[in-house]
Amino acid sequence: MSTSSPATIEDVARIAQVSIATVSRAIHTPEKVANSTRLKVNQAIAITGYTTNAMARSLRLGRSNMILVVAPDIGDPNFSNILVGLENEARAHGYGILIGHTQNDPQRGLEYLKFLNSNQAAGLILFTGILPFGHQSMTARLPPSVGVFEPVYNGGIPYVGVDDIEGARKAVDLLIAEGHRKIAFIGDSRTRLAYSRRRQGYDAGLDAAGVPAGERIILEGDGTIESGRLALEQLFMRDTLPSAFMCVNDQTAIGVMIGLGARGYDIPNDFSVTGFDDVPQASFMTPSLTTIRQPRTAIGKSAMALLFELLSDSEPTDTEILLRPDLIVRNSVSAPSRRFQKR
Amino acid sequence: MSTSSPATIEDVARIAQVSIATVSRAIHTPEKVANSTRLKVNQAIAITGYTTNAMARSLRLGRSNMILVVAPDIGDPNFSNILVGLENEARAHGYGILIGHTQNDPQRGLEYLKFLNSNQAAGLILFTGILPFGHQSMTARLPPSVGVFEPVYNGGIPYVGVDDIEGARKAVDLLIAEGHRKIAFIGDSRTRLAYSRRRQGYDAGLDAAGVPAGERIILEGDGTIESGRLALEQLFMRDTLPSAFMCVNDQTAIGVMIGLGARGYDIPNDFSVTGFDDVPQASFMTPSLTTIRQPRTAIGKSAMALLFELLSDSEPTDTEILLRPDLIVRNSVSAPSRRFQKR
DNA sequence: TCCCATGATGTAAACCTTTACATGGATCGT
DNA sequence: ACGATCCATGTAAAGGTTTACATCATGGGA
Repeated sequence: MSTSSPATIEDVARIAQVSIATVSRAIHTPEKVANSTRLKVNQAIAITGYTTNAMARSLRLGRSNMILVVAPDIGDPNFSNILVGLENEARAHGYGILIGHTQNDPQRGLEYLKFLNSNQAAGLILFTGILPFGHQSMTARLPPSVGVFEPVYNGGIPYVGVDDIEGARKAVDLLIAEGHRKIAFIGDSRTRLAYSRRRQGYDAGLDAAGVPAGERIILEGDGTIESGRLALEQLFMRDTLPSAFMCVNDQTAIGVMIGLGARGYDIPNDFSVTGFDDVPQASFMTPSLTTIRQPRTAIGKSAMALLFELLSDSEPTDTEILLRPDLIVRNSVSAPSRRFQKR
Repeated sequence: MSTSSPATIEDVARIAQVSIATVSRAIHTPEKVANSTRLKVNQAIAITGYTTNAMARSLRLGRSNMILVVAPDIGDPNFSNILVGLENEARAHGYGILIGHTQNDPQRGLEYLKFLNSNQAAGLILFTGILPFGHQSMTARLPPSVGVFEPVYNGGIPYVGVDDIEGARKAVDLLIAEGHRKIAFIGDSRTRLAYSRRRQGYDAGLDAAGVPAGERIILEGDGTIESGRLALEQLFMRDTLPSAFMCVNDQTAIGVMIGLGARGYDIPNDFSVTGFDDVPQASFMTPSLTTIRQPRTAIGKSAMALLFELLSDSEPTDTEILLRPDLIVRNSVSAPSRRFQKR
């Protein structure tokens, strides 16, 4: 029971008085073994406390039971909950997950590519829009892979995320419904493909509301708090201010809120603000931030499930799975201030 | 280069015109192989793009190059940054990290115990005060293990964290310096050992300031936002209110702040509040929360470094490594209100 | 000049599993 | 009653690596 080294299949075979082949079959293909034998084997397993040595198994099978999850930044507040979904689903399939952290350093990415090349992982989950393997990204032969949270540029890799267009549409529709027409979009068309889609949702909403393109205010940021504040400063230097700020993500929105607060404005009475993502901070801002929630755990679960579909070789059903985003109404949105209403 | 299956050590040997043993030596013990040979081998490696198959290596060596990190809740805001430190340090040693998520479910813990028993992980990092392996925890033979973030009850497992006593002392000293004497401690003596230590720091600080034990106000919570609010309500039902709330962690402090806000009080003018941990929300509260920072990335790095010391069999130098906590002064603390000063 | 120590390399076993193939007994149909 | 078929099980090879041991050449000391 508590011997010095873990029991092997041979120990089980000896006790059950069968061959190791039979033990292996009793475990993995029980229907191929007689009932009485299976019973003996199971008892022997219980006695020895046998667990199959995953390394030997992987070596023999030529594939491991690990899924590599690569993210540029593990510390990203969006990451941890997706990880929960990924882990749960993986474990349900008997797989473990391995964490890779590239910090956008191609050198580090390359090390994970080696990992993959030596068959250490059966599949790959990518938390980044660009393959993180530097110049080898083009030629790299990858195991079955799924992008999560944002589409992967390099093509051919299925993706699970939120419907960004619909989410943005929900935000803009709320603002329209409150009576806003001059809605600034503080976006980021460069770093993430998902962000361009949010812009599309914004445009679609204003199209539907009949706000001509000429009246739209578009600013470029890079999705950080600082860039939100900067974009705000730019706006104040122009003559036309919007009544509402629709931000490409919560970080940007937080920057805008900080900037407005510093200038002495009141949210939502002077200006309305919306974000996107529903990061944990969003509910702790003053006022709390109205935003679009990413169903993070569900995204992770769904992405991992898709990966297992790919692994089992059944044709992938969908190349893109978009989950429904939820509008989370809090306190950063109200009707436009009088200044705008009398216009 | 881009052949159908990954190159093996045999491919390298053939090209370098040496035996596979020599290749293995050239890689792992280069000093045992002639310079000229080493050169040939390295060239062959470059040509084939060989990466050593970690599964075969692990099988042969009887130990893997993976470290299992088990946490009850991966989503914990404290977790992700520690993970960054853990991952960086592990990778520097050529190890990968594997994530285990127990959700306090012994059944799940048991599955990870199997993992360990089948030698799938060379070491274990525990993010929880109790071994998560259910009733088998007592007898489980574990690989070298290190507790992180909070001490592991079951003993014998070294621990890396912050100096909770010193951290709490810094918070209480700040409050004393501001002129507070009636300082309530909202604690949690049950769920985490670390929390009891914070209580010790509180007592030590008040001892030093000459505040008699009889004047101290101690409440029990469980470290959640809700429990902070509840504790506050209890206090308001008594006749003596403190001038400051020292909370065992940020979550509790946030609960207290919300409760005080709901009752119409102003922080810090009416009451001062301190937290512990410096979770991301702390800086976004209104007012921002004065707290004690856990150097999370450093803790992770240090814990993993200690684990490698254990792995390399050199006697563990320290059974407990305590990092220095930093006082982060923000806006939730000021001198006591006049009500208390005129006492 | 011969022997031995030394250093470099090769041979082969071992790590633990899975599975193609072989074996042997039982069952069934004729 | 005999051959064919099927089912349960065993035998052995293979997967890629590391390393103890064997081998062989080289050079130095006597």
